[in-house]
Order: sequence, then structure tokens, then C-alpha cells
Amino acid sequence: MTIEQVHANEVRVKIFKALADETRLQIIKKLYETGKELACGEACPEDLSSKSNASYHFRTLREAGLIKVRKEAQNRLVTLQKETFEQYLPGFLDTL
Amino acid sequence: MTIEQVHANEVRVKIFKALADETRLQIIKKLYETGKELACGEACPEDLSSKSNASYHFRTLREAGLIKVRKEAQNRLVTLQKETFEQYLPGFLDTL
DNA sequence: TTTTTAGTTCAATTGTTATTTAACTATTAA
DNA sequence: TTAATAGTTAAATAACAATTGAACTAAAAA
Repeated sequence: MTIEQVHANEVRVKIFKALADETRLQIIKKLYETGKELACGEACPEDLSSKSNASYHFRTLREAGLIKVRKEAQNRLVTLQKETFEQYLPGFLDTL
Repeated sequence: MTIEQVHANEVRVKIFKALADETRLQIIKKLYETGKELACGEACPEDLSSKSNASYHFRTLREAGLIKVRKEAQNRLVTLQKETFEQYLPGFLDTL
């Protein structure tokens, strides 16, 4: 295995870990279905235990390159990072 | 969310957990590239710590529906379960 | 200027997954 | 029949991820 292949596998592991969770899958699904930027509070499931837990899930998704977050006023606006899905999981979003 | 959607998400979580590991990704890759049935011992990376650890990884992949295992003589022969990839991760195998 | 909204960060705890070791089964070879 | 091969299972431990609670920041509203 080349160094690039090793790196690609590390990226894949990070992506799969990020997606291996109900809450985070629901966030991805909502972002995909609405198709627009959402505030963290809008993007995450109703039943979420706490703000800090939500924040943890968004960080996990961001660090895996699956979402982009930008600050606007008191909100953080979240969108899907589609290039990552296209590169590593083409076709996946359409199965949701 | 309907009951079917809940079930589909449970399946996805199981699949992503199974793929969120270097060793198991390497197994999947080798099975995909060789394109044929392999014995467990052939399919898993050289550097694997122990038989029992290998066995654990194959069980994880099998329980996620990603591989099929059949017994022949003293070997267990392993193949990819392509239908699962097609249904939940179409296009993924070609990115490997 | 105080309070509310919308979130982040850190440390502690809880919960889950991966690895190890030892004992086991089934098949084949000596 | 004994030993070797190819793996499984179970229990213990080690490593890692998720949740909680408290204290924090920055912007907006009262």
C-alpha cells in the first residue's frame, strides 16, 4: 500500500465513524432533504439531550469533512459538503 | 419517520460501524480486488495480531451483511455480499 | 445594561468496541 | 491415533466514543 492509500483509508475510517450514529445520520438526512443551509438547532433531531451533545455531533461531522459550518450572527449555519460524499460515497445520499 | 425508515437507519449504523475500521476496510478491499472467494486467513492483513481477533472482524462484517461465509473442509470461505453494498452504498466499492 | 438565544469547551462519567489469552471444535496429514 | 491446520467462543482488559453538567463566548433583544 502506498502512503496515499493509507491516507485515503484513514479518511474513510473517519467518515464511516461519523456516519455510524443515528443522530448524525438524521442530521445528514435532514440537510440533504431540505437542500439548504440550516442552523444547528434546526438540523438536529428534536429529542437531542443537550446543546453540548449536539455540538459534539456537529463537530464529529465537520471533522470528517461531511458538513461545512459558517457563523452568522448568533447562529452557526450548516450545509452538506457534497464533494466528500461524491468522492468517498457516491450515490449514498440518494439512498436516504 | 416510519418503522421501515427506523429499521433502515439501524442497518446503516451497523454497516458504517463495520466499515469504520482499518482492518475491515482492508479485508473488503482485498475481497473486491481479487473478486473471488478467499479463506479467512487469505483475506485478512498479514499483520493481524491473532486468529481470534481476525475471527471477530469477520463476524462483525458478516453481521452487518457485508460478507457471506461458507464452510468448506477446514476453511471458512468468504465473499463480498454485493447486494448490501448496492442497496446501501452504491458506487462505494469502485472508490476503493 | 441585563437577559435571552445559540452555541462552544472542558472534565468527568458512562457505555461500547477492540484486543488478548486460553480453551475449544472440526478437518486433514503423519 | 496423534499432531497440525484453520478457525470459533468466552471472559477479561484496554482503548475509545458518547453523554452529562458546569462554566464560558458572542450577538441580539428587552
